[in-house]
Amino acid sequence: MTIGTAAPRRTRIQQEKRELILEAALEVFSANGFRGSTIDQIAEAAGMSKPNLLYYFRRKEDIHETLMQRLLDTWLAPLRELDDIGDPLTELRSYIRRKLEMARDFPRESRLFANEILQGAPRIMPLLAGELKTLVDEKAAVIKGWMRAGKIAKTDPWHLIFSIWATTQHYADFDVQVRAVLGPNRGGDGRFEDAARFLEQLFLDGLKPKGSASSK
Amino acid sequence: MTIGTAAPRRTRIQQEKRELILEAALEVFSANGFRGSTIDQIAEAAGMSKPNLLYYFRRKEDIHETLMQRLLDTWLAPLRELDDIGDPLTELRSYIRRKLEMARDFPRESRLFANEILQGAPRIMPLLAGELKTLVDEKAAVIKGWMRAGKIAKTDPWHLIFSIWATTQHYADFDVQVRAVLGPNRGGDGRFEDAARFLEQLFLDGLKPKGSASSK
DNA sequence: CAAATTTTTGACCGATTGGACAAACGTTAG
DNA sequence: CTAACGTTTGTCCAATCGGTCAAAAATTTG
Repeated sequence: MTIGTAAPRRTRIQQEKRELILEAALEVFSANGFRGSTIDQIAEAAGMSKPNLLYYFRRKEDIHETLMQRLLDTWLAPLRELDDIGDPLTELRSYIRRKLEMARDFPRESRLFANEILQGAPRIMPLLAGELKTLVDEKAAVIKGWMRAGKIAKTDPWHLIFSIWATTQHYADFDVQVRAVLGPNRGGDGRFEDAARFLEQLFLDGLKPKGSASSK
Repeated sequence: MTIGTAAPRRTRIQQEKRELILEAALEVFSANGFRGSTIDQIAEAAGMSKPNLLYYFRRKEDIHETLMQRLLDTWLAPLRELDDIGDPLTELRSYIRRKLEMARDFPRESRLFANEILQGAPRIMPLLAGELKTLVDEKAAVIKGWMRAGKIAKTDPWHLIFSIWATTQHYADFDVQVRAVLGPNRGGDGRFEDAARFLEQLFLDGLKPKGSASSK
């Protein structure tokens, strides 16, 4: 992809230790934010001393940057899979489901991004205006095609994507609030199934009563 | 309300300076989070020296705590206004509109809360499980009544509220991302009107095409 | 005016931070 | 064994942090 960034040669130990550090850093950064996290915390979570950690990543920012670059790919994978083949409504429904599953299975990754964006995305702004915008514009065009073909209701594709991001990631980023409000009973493990059912209904039929609801 | 917390007597200057500090702190905290903000930053934003600021608020946490208590009332005002009188669909639509207006007009307040929740809400957890849960449960009961009466579609009221929070606050909390993706043209001042139109359609009719769409 | 009180500030402190560095340790190859 | 190389750590440092304190400055009170 990027030219000029020669991939450095690494020993087997370096590979493993770097992975260990990144895993620990994900845990710490996602819980405390970048400035709220210390190298010592990450080192302890990785089971090594601070100077040893700094032997593998020379600066705190390097860890964060590496994490972000890797995560962006994982995070956008569901959107990349949104394809023009297949039934549009089914395609959107499975996109929503997959995003919700990611919020459930990778909440740390979600919070890491949320933290970064919340504080103005100082470290990944170029990625947002570049890679991300390109991808979204591309998928928005696909969705627009579906609308023109009368397969789904006509509306703003960009804001549609935003609303899917917002509603699904909410269950990762605002997890403590969701659980506090739902209480011990409804806030247990079943909350993601409840959310999935609700979101499917919301995005397909909205809130209007009866009318000519569920087809097929 | 709370007994035992005697309201301290304050001079006119103390009132004004405390307001000045809280305004500055809102700016700084919302942009950098609690741990990412320094007393010096807040003091400079308030136009005073650090010791002078600490004369009005003895600890950094006191500023944050005072901010949070005040903001929670403002922030939940739209939900409090959700009433059983009037047409349910109209009531919900105006709630969504008001929440979106708050995201537009008070983005710093939104980000302040988002920052706090993201990091596990260590300082306001009691408020979430107490005051907030009570309010949401109460309004969920109102919405449930509408569903039983066939006024709106049957679905989960709690997750409905979550989805309204998520979609509207997204435009404050993830503002930089929204603007980066929409670009200079669509990301300008008109983005909130676009969002309002989209959200109204989403929550009322969903994405299913044609069918028996907009009534009235 | 002068005394009392409130407000403001410069200087300072201990703790924590990100990071540097040389020495020690471990491993492998000859 | 020993030289070379990769890995690990104890120690240290300058910068920054939240917060203290005494004294100066401003304001209010009599």
